[in-house]
Amino acid sequence: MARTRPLMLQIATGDPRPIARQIIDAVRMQIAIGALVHGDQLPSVRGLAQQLTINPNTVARAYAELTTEGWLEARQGMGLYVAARRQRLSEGERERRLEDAIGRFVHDVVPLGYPPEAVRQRVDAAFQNLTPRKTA
Amino acid sequence: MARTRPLMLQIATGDPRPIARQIIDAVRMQIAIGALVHGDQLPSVRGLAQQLTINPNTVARAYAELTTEGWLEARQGMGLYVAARRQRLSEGERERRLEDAIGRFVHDVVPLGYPPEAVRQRVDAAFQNLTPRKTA
Amino acid sequence: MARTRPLMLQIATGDPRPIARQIIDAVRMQIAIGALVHGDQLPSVRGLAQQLTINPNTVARAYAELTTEGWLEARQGMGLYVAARRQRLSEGERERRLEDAIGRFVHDVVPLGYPPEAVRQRVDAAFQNLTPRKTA
Amino acid sequence: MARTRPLMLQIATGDPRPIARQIIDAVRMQIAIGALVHGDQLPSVRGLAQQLTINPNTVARAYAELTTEGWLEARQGMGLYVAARRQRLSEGERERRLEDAIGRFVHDVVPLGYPPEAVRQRVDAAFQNLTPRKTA
DNA sequence: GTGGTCTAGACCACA
DNA sequence: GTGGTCTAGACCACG
Repeated sequence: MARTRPLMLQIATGDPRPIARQIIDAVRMQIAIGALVHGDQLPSVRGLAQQLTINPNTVARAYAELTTEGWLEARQGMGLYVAARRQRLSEGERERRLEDAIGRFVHDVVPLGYPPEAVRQRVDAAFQNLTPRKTA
Repeated sequence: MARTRPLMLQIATGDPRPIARQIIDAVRMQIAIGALVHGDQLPSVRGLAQQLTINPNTVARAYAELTTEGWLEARQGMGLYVAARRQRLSEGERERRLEDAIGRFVHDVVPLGYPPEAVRQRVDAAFQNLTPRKTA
Repeated sequence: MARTRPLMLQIATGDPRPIARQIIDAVRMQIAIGALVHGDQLPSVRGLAQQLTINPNTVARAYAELTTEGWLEARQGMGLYVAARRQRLSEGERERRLEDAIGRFVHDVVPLGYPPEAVRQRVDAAFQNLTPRKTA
Repeated sequence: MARTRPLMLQIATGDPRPIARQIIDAVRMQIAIGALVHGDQLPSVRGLAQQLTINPNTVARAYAELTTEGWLEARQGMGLYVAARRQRLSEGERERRLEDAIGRFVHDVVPLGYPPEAVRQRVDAAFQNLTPRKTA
């Protein structure tokens, strides 16, 4: 079940998000959709940095945030591993974040003038695309 | 149809977005949902700045961006008015922004662990809530 | 209610905790006991760094973690402020952390051979010392 | 009274503490609560390492620290044994460690927002649970 | 002035 | 080899 994988992720230079944020989002997403599961080992800080040709510090910062958020856990001298799945946020906080995300989305999309139905279909498609496996 | 309105918008101190961005978003949204229509006059830079107790520079920058984007138009010496509805973005740009928004939304929402169906319902509700007039 | 304060905190060189962690703990504690409340402004990154004669990056990292954890919020170009109090962690996570802390404490203290009653008194005293105000 | 025991301890992969530290803590705790008493023999370095599937060096380091701290004593060619109970730390050192532990505990617990009374009860319960024999 | 991010290079503890 | 931390110095966006 636990394994080591190359963690396919790519950093887009055109992406306005900071590099560390892109890494965080990518890892979080991989875990959320079940592509990374409890016990999987992540690429080493130095390894991933070299692969992405970025500074190791940047990777370390991303990993640190993922660790404090509880997605990853460090085993001394042995690397970083995906932590056990658990509900970390309170129901209120979770709800608040969903509200935020929806608000931001509506903000971004409404001025584009697409009919709501079209938007809905696109969102549905996006969700289905990223769950080849069961979200577990 | 054309009128002057106080432009109800409020700046949230807790909001992480820059103030100028908040103004831009708010105005764009008001126009998108039909709360502001072609010919409506906007509050003056100084007036809005005073009302929100922020720097006039910030308001000016927001108005400038809205003008370049084609949402507003200046009538020399008479202030700023909502511009005529027209295709403000190229089809490619519009499509790209929709893609971006959906990508960001999925990124934000998936790690929260809500079932996709629940998310869809919430999005639908959000869209319906803000369209007293037809969004089209 | 909201105010700016010098934020009295001192970094102990003998302390085994990393400097950034000491800052995080101190701020979190100040907020927890009500010495810092919603809306209070924190010392600037550069200011605090100079006051403590440490690198601004270190302060920035501490502040960044406090922000992602939801204790602080940034207002663009205006500094960092204490965020509104809210329950961020799920009940399960909160309970888990309490368990952890107690386990660690017992681990540390039992081998010292103090009678439990003495330990209890010292803990009580420690709690009372840091709540001159109501914990709200 | 003296006997050889398998020393039931388990290394938790998720535990952020270094493995050696986990061993040290566990042994110290076993002695503190009287599960290991003066004269008991400890598992051999190689034996424990094999049982836990960890590096023998790690076990050796843990045993070395326990020996310097006075918890264990080596009998040449016969292995390691629990040392006689005696005051292993100076009074000042003992007091300092208690202070540290309490400080760390308060730091960890206060931001969780539990009422002090609840914390006290939980601490009391934790102490009682691990003292089948008198701790004194 | 404010915070946010990244690079570069160093040192530490751990296995 | 692994991650963790700090310093130093640079550039950006924002107000």
